[in-house]
Parts: sequence; C-alpha cells; structure tokens
Amino acid sequence: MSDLLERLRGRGWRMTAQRRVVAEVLDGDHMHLTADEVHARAVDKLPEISRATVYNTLGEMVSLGEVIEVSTDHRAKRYDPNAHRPHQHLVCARCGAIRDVHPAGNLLGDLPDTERFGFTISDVEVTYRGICPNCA
Amino acid sequence: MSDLLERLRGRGWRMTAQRRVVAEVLDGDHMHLTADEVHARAVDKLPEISRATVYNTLGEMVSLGEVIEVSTDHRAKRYDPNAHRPHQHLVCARCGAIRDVHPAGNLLGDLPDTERFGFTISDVEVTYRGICPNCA
DNA sequence: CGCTTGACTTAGACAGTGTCCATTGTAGGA
DNA sequence: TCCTACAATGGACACTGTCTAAGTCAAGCG
Repeated sequence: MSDLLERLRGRGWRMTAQRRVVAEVLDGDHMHLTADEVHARAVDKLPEISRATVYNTLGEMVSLGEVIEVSTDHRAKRYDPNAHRPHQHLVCARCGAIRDVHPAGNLLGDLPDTERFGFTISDVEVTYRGICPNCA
Repeated sequence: MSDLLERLRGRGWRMTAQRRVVAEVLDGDHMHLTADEVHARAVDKLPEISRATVYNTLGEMVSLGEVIEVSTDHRAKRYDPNAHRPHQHLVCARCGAIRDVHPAGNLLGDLPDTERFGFTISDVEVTYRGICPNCA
C-alpha cells in the first residue's frame, strides 16, 4: 500500500507507530501539506503523537531523499512525497493552490557559463506563479 | 544618489526620515539583506526607528514593485532592490551566498500549455543551487 | 521468550521571524 | 501656522521550527 513506507523500511529505518502514521499521511491523497498539517492529520490516527516527532520524521525523510521540502509561499515549508519524478511547482497567487508541473526546456542549461560565477550548480528550483481557474 | 528614493518620491510617497533611511540602506550596501539586517543598519543611522516600521516600509516597497522579496533559504525573507532588471538567483548551498543571474532561455515558455492547468501564469521564480568557488 | 540497549518519542520551553494594535507623532497642504 | 490624514512606535502576540531531559520501546541476542 505505501511505497514510501516500503522504501524507508528497506533503508533500515526502525519502524514505529509514529513514523508509520507520518508516512501514511504523506502518501495519502493530500499533497503539499505543511508540517503542522501533517501533525494534525497524524493526531487523528494516533492521538498521542507529538509535534517534535512529526518535525523530526519529516526532516529525516527529506535527508533520505524520500520527500522534498517546498516553500512556495514565504511561510511554512510544505512536504512533497513525489520525490522520485523531478518536477516543479505552479502556485496560485490568490488561493495558494499548488500543482506539480513538468517544464519542457533544459532548465539547468538555461544558465550560461558566464553567469555561473564558478559555482558548481547541482539543482534548479522553479516556481511558476499565476491565477488558477477557480480564482480567475 | 538614491534612484530608489527618487522613484518612491515620484509616486507620491510621504517622505519621512524612517523611509529615507530604509531606502538608503537598501540602495547602499545593497544585496539581499533580511528585514532584521535592514533594521540593524537603519538603527545605525536613525537610532529610534522601530522594527515594525522597517517591516511595513519594506512591505510597501514590495507592493509598489520597487523591491523584490526573495526567500532562498527557508528562513527569513531577503529584500532585493534590483527590481527593474528581471533576474534570478544563484545560491551557495553551503555558505548561503547569493548572486543575481540572468538565464538565457524563455523560462515562461518552458511550461507547455498542457502543464498549465488553466492557470494564467504571470511570473517565474528560479533558484539555482550549488557550491560557490570559496566553499568548493 | 524475556532482557538489554540505544534509538525514538514526548512535552514543553525557547528562538527567530513576522504581524497587529492602540497610541503618539508629523509631513505637507490649506 | 494649523489641521488632519497618514506614518511611526513599541510591545504583545502568532506562527514555525528547534532543542532538551526524561521516559519509552523496537529489535537483536542469549
């Protein structure tokens, strides 16, 4: 049922009820939750789970590369379990809705050598902003 | 001396000592200060300026499109007075150094219609991440 | 199967960043 | 110069995230 959980188990993660619940919440149908939203949903399944545990667990998942941290608004980080298909984000400036998108071009290649200032570039993060159909 | 100040004056901004100081800080040592850093520098010039005023003033400058809000790390917002030449940012993953860069391609065009989900897209924000020469 | 141990969880205090509000001050026009 | 609307003040508050000390438990081992 939970791919995410499978992969984590395979990495020698000690499996606890708390971690299972966090993984389930992320893997469920809700995308791009904040840490506190994850915590709220986790509490529904496991009332005594603490905020710190959710933060720790999310942080570990990010370190393991199983989850991506996104900050599209300038507020709380959001967690995106879709870490295995590279993608970018499209955000509604009005309601904050977020969609995963897959740009065509070679984003890394768009930056000429003369604009790299000796940096070794490893990653490009793109956020498209606009107004979604509902808000238009 | 201060283009920024000129432009703001031209928009009918009520000119106060506080706003002048904030504009000078941004236009001076320029480059990607956080709000609290701006406040610290402003206090050097005008000791009684309050934190709230700096936050308000920066917010107004952003609304007027004279300054851009950047959040490259996932911590404090930074303020970029270089709002009139469209540009993106290159960030060192280790030391946090930030450089303005000017990518070649048509970033907006990179997103095919089929990936727009009915959004009216108005803006693209790109952050290149890597390691700077000093940290390498 | 029960022990042992070190990793995990907990609750709550704390820190950083940003916002709000009631009050006081003041820029700029009449 | 005086008025008034707009701006600044400062301190409380809210949100997000981190840390710590103490208790708990998963999982390997005998």
